[in-house]
Amino acid sequence: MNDLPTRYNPGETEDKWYKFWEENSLFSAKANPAKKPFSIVIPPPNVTGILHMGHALNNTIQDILIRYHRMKGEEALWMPGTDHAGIATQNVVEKALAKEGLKRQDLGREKFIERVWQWREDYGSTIIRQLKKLGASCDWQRTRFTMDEEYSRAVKEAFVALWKKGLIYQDNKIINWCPRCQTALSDEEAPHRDLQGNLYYLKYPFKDNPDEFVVVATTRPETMLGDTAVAVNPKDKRYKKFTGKTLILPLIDREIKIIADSMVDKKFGTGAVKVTPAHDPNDYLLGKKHRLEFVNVMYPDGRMNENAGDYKDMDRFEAREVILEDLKEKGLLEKVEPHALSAGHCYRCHTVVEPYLSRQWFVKMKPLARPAIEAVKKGKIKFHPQRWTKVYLNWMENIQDWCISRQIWWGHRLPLWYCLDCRKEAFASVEKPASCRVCKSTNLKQDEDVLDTWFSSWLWPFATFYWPQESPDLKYFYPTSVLVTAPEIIFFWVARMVMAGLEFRQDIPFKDVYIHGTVRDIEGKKMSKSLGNIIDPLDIINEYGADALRFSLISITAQGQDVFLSKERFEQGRNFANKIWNASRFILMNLEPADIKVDLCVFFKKEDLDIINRWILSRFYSVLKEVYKYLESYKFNEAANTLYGFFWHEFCDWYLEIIKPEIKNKHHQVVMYKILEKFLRAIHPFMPFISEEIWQRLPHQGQSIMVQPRPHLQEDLIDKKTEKEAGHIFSLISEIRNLRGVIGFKPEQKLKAAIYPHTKEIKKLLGDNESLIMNLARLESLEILDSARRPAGTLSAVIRDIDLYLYFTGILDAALEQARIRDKIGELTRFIASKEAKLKNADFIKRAPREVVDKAKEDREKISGELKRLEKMYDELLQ
RNA sequence: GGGCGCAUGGCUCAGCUGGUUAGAGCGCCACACUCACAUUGUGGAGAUCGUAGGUCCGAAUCCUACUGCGCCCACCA
Repeated sequence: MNDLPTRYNPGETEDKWYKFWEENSLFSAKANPAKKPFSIVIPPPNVTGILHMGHALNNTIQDILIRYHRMKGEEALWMPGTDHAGIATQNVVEKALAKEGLKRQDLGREKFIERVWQWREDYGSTIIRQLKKLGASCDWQRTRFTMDEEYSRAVKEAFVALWKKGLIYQDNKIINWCPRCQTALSDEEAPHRDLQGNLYYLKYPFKDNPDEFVVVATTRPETMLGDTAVAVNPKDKRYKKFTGKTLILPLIDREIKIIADSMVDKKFGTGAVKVTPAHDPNDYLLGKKHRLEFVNVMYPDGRMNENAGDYKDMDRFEAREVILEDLKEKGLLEKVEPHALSAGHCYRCHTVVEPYLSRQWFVKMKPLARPAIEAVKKGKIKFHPQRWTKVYLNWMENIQDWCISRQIWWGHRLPLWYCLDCRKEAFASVEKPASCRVCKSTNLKQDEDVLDTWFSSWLWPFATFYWPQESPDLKYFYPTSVLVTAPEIIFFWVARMVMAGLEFRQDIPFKDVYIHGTVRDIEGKKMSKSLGNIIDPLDIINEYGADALRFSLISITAQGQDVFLSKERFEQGRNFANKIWNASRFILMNLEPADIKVDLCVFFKKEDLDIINRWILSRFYSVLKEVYKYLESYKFNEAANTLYGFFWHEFCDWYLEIIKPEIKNKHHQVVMYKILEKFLRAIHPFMPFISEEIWQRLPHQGQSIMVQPRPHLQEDLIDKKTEKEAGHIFSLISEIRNLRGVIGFKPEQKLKAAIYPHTKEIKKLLGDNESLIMNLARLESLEILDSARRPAGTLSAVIRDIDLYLYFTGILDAALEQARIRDKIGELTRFIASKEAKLKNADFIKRAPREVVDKAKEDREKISGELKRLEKMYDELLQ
């Protein structure tokens, strides 16, 4: 036992135990009707992903839940996998190609896809390896990938099912277009970010009077090349007379009409707005309504096209500058004002997206949203914290149709087929059809586009169980128990999974949704590579250990609040692991294995134990009760901190210190062993590695701590009276230590003390525990007085029902001692006064609950007693 | 424009359905390495709980307004 180093070394133990768990298939779960299922599907990280703090937090929470429920005796399945992440992965591979001087077009679609698979082969399991470092107890044999063959099948089935219901349609409308990724995006994929831009006032001359102008204001002057009207509000007196007149669009010399529409805000800009139906969602609506021409002036890559006249081939932002120059030269730029605006940005490459007129495929969402709203409103699905319910419902109730086609190569191709002979409409089919349904031609072609990645992710909770097959696992583990994720993907994923589950499985995908906070740096900024404020979880694991990382993260993650991190925060977890290590080391060094009956659950009659053993058992089970309560209500930080406080400050600081001199006592032996062993099981979900390492060194039964039952809650051992009595003893010891400091006594100098207990019970309690007190307070002698009189040459204090005197052997600074007691008197006086004031208030007596009034009275009596004794001490001091 | 979150000791935060002598970790001060741990121990200092009102016998805790910070949503050209 002495071979244990004085410092816990996580590096050595973590890999060893992870391998052990994996090799013994301890993570695997099977449909088992005898047990209650508990299942979580992992939010599949991108195959391109590398573990960041957000993952670390997200997966630690899931692992705690899984390990806890596994120990609770449920069949706990954590379903792992990765997401093919269409755009993100394609970008990564394209970047790699670029280093070879190649574009994806150089390879062609097939070869490019091969390259992506190759890339995935080489790097795709990075994040899985990292999750293992973290201790994640996923059932890895089940690992799924959203591009697996069976999974692709599920995606196609889902698509065809929606198609058959008429929920999928094609339309030519304004969508979010990323000119860099060159694909359409859904609204969710193009979040708005604030920009500081300008409002440019452009002068458009009248056709019949080129010296007169209508001035329009715009933030995107380059789109003027696509203007096909100018709109004003019909109630706007300034423009009434111009409605119907023709203007000449500068630079392009197109004739455009002034139209009237109530959509126009009279107060904004000049009240006249340029209308670009192909480049702005509002203008698109106006264009439809007023039958305007749709002029697209950009290529898909964001350069200006042949409709842009002389500006052809210029990048959109370059064209903006040149156009402004040209207008200025012609005297058609009236003014420029700074203007804050917001614009959509591609969530993958952060390029400003272009509202772009294009033909895309959409899913009608209203019919899918209806049951998804119901399920949450009826409480079948609950959000934790609750406030996210509103966010979810608000989005669902205002849902827009979902643009699902992407113009990239990596992903699930739309299972849509076109006949190249008769050229009738597309039709959907899971397999390639043998022939055209209309003309029987076999000359068929599949749609070139791929589906939005989220169109496959939304099937995750059941497609991972091989849906549409009705597998036994699907029946057993679906609906899953809880989904753990971050707020930013409620819309992307959570909401859509609910819709998919209800649509395709007629059942909710999960019962609880736990939304945790965002991990930020110490200044509150989101961690990101570009800001350079990343704390790499793997660095922390290497330096402090996975348990330290996990514990530190959890202990500061209050329900759903954002987490502010600096590297120092992880010292807490490291120190705690070290504390557990050393306490265990101490116990192992002193344990008499002969005294330990591992299988004995009830090991003593409570009445046979002394107060200290009864106390620590009571505390342990009180704490355990709370911890279970917190875990069941997703208060992981509370659970972790409760265990921390108990182990460090009660078990180590008090219990182990107290039993140290008599450590070979059989009761102590058994109690300290039992508590350590049970504590390890309780902390295991939080700190899986160190708990296993120590547990294996302790006398134990079973293969691994991770498959042991959680400690049984022995409520009969919770004993508040004992806790209170022990509290008296500890307060007395603390006060003696305090006074020792006051008189500047060195710890090695032994003190003489005298006490006068005011009740028989206390007298007995103190008498019974004399040696304990003398030991911890480092006393030479402890005299129990039979009258409440200050012995000569002493300092004094009142601790509840005890008067305490410390013999002082130097020159006592009387003034100091008087001041100390006077301060204390002041404190008690204020306390009594506040209770007094309450009790004098007739309304308080009348309206407050009985217990509260009684408590106030009791407190007043108790503290008044203490005050009187203190005052007497003070008087005696003066004599 | 709408919605949400947060303001508690020097720092980072707990404090659940209102009744606590307002807690923790880090930091700080003093003392202590013969005794499992200096990634330690003991003791201590330090908070009128953002501001102003209100409800209530009673508010850090509920309500309203305001201020500051952060986030989300939105077709403000």
